[in-house]
Amino acid sequence: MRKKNQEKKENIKQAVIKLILEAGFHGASIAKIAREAGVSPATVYIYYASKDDMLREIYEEYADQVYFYILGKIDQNMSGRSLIDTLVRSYYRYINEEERVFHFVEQFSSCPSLSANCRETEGCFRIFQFFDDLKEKGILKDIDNVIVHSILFNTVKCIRLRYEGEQDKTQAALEQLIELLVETLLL
Amino acid sequence: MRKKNQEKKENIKQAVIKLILEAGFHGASIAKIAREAGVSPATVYIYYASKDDMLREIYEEYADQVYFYILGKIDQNMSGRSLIDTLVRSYYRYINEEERVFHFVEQFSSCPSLSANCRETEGCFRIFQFFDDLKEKGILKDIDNVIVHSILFNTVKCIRLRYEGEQDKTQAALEQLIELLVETLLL
Amino acid sequence: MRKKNQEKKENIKQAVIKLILEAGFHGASIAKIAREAGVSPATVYIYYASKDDMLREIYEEYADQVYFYILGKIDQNMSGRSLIDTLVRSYYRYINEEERVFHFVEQFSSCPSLSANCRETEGCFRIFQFFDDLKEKGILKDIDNVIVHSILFNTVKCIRLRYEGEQDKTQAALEQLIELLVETLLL
Amino acid sequence: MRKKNQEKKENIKQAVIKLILEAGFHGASIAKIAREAGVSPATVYIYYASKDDMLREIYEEYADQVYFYILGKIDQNMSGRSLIDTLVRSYYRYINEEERVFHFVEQFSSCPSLSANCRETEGCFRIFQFFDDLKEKGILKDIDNVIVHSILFNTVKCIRLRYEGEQDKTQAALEQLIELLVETLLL
DNA sequence: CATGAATGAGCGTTCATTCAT
DNA sequence: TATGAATGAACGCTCATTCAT
Repeated sequence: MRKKNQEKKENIKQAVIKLILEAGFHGASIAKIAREAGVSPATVYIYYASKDDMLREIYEEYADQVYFYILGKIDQNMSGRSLIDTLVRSYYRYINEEERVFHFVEQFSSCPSLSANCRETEGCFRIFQFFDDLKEKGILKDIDNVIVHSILFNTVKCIRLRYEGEQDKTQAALEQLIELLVETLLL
Repeated sequence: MRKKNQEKKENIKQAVIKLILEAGFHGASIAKIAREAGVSPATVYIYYASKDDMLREIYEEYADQVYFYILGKIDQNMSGRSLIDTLVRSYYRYINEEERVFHFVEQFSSCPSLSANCRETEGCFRIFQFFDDLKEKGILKDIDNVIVHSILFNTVKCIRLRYEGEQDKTQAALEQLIELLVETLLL
Repeated sequence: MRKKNQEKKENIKQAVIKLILEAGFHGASIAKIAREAGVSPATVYIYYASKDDMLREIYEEYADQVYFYILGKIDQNMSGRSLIDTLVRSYYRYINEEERVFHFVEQFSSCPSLSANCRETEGCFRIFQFFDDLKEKGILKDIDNVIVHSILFNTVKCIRLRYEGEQDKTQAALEQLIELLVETLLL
Repeated sequence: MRKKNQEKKENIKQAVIKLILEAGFHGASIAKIAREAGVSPATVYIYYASKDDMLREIYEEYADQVYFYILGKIDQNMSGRSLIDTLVRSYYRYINEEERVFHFVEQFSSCPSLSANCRETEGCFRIFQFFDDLKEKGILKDIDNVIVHSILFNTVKCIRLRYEGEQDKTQAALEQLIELLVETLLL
């Protein structure tokens, strides 16, 4: 017998992410995904039970990634300002480096009929824990994690989307944002 | 007959919004939309050139709505604090009152392959103008509008989605948010 | 709007019967049926809700036909012998004249997973009533209708299938059968 | 190892029969058969050249079985009445005992596109020979074997199918049938 | 011998759209 | 204007079969 070829599965994942980025969920049919991945449509069903399962599994795999990426950049001894700076800039860097994955996750999570059945992500839990630690250490003000999270990351996301390609504007906005967050969030 | 026509078109719009809320874009086929709206599939093509056109047109009509709603609640003589309070609470109220429209717009705008071809919305332009006015009047700090917008509204949206149904938590978070924004945004 | 074209529906029915006769249920796919009927696959679904529905509906339409055909040949004043002769020979004639329909019905009814959901046929009810009448009139012995039915018709069917094409053998067997049934069934 | 092979082949056969009984030919794909039999799809092709071959081979193996079963119940010294009684009742018993096999054979043989290529069964030949013997011995009337066969067995089959589960009706019908056949078939 | 992976072709069905009235 | 009929293309998925081990 042949071993399951994990390269094939990876090709399928990348094909899904690429096609959804280019043409939305609507443009990512099994046939197109298979063609892009260089496999037969039937092969997709060796690795995933259904298209929904496939999308969910891929989503759950990547939904966390950004948070682990960010937390990996954090150093225990960082000052408050450094922390804010790192959180903001590494989030921004992640969007740039993993653009396709980022957009896939965004689209997926904004579609209730898709993400409804997905388990709450581990990564989000971790970042909230991280916020709680900072509060205990007297670095972060006692603000609802949902607010902290949105102010930190959604804002970066908006800047990145609005000023796409405009390096100067983006950098200026990020710097202003960091300054603002330092004053707002830190004790 | 002018009346009847517009009634049919309105039925189609509402059908689109309802179906997309219930089942996502995937669940909103022309046939289903027509059935829901009580018209023939062919009738849809009297009012819209294609499905893409239809979605775009409906999106562009509603994408603005939230901003006009909010701006309608603003009074010229409000203090800075009142302004923040009103902006936050009326945005929250809009989500509740126009849940279906809100979700439709959200889903649509998070899908690049759909919203890419849509014109920049009038409403967003107006709210940015409004921010500029406040800055001129010395009420608002000189912060990038993209940041102001995101901090004000995305945060409310996140609170609303996270604490869905939990009235107490939602209200507490909104109050904390207002307090935080007053300090952060106002001069 | 266009009127539903009953000719198309008839073409579909005939295509189903033809294909199933030639290649069994296995060989009668929607695509082949549509091609044979000169319509688009999608058109089939205008006339039938699903393939199962289609087969069932066509079956229910034709399952009765043989009985109405036979009963149409019966005359009230016939003697017992004439009745047997007519029943046997008209059943045989029906198989020959409506060979395709006959085989379709046979195949369908012998497949439990298909015919399980079909309503008991009107035609079979009528023929049983006819047997009851003959018993009341003192023409037919008091034998279970299921037995009468099987002895009369299944036997003809077996003769026809076994001696296919062999006219002499078939006719001889039918005559012998009639003689035998006259003695066995009549008072 | 000879033993193991045959065990696998037997598992496959039983799986085919089970699945066809439960869901018809349509529900018996190679994948499902293999799963049910506890082997790999590829293994099926070690024992059979193709799916059609497999079905035909299994059919040919079991098509005879009922006749050998019946003939095994016959005793040389039986009276005419005993013979009829035994033939009818053992056919009925076979249907009950080997329900799955019986239905498989029934379905298969009623589908011309499947059974067309099957060789005439040995078992049927034997039973016809048996009838011929009885005629020579002056027990059975000189009636066409096709007629004898149908009257004897198809009738039992119809009774069994019609009165499924209704023990009293079934037994009464069988007794009436035996009485009728004694008069009709015996000299 | 036996396997699970792999496949192109085909399945039943629905799609967005157009046709004829 | 408005319709239900009609369609070719595409959908997600399963098929019988073969491949590589």
